[in-house]
Amino acid sequence: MTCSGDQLLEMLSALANPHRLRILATLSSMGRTYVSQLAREIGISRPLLHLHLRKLEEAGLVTSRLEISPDGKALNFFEVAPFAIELTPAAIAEAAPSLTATSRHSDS
Amino acid sequence: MTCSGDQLLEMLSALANPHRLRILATLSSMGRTYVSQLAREIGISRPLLHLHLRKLEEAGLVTSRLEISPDGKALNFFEVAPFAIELTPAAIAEAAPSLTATSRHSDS
DNA sequence: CCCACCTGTAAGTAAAATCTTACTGGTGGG
DNA sequence: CCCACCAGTAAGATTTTACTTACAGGTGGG
Repeated sequence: MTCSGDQLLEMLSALANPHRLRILATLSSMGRTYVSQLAREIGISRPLLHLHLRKLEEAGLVTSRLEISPDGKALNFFEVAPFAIELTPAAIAEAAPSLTATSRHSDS
Repeated sequence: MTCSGDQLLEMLSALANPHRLRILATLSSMGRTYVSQLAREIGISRPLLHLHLRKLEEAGLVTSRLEISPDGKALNFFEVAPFAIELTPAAIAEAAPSLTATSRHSDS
């Protein structure tokens, strides 16, 4: 799996957080779940979980789908995306050149 | 390569930064170099590079060795460690349970 | 109508990461 | 002695990230 430097960086940033690692681990073990249930399972507040899920989804590591349960409740189900990132010096050397500047002062 | 959740998190945190990715890429391409030379190559200040190198070394992604050049200067050479991290949902599910709390209020 | 679920988001604060500037100290050579 | 290299570190400003609290709105059912 070869991806752009920026995309790699976005995934790494999404993964570099204990809560988000736990979220992925839980989703990987339990399979699909909806937000409130996942918040209870992990033991963090819903707004906080929502924040982390958004970051994970933007990085393409999880996917969501809104579904209507039999009793009419709108549930937002999340599941892990089947990613596989190989992190080696060579892979990083290949991806790094395509990193955009992203500096806020100057890049002369 | 199986490692503890905390160790994985430390590596991911070290990798989740454009400068540090570039540092690893440069070291991987050029081979061993000393700090000042690397700073010139990448185009960042020495103190800043020193900061990033410290983080990379703490995570075990680079190694350093102080050497004396023929003309008597003390040069601190860095090189990439031969790491290989496989990032998949399953690998994360395996590592996550060994994450330490790291919460500052309560985890009841 | 109110309660129990579900969803999302905005505002404000607390904490951590990042970066610059400035300082300290070593060596060799003009 | 001063200049050109090399090294490291510490203080302070800025930016990002993380988190809490509070709000707004949907459904079904007692």
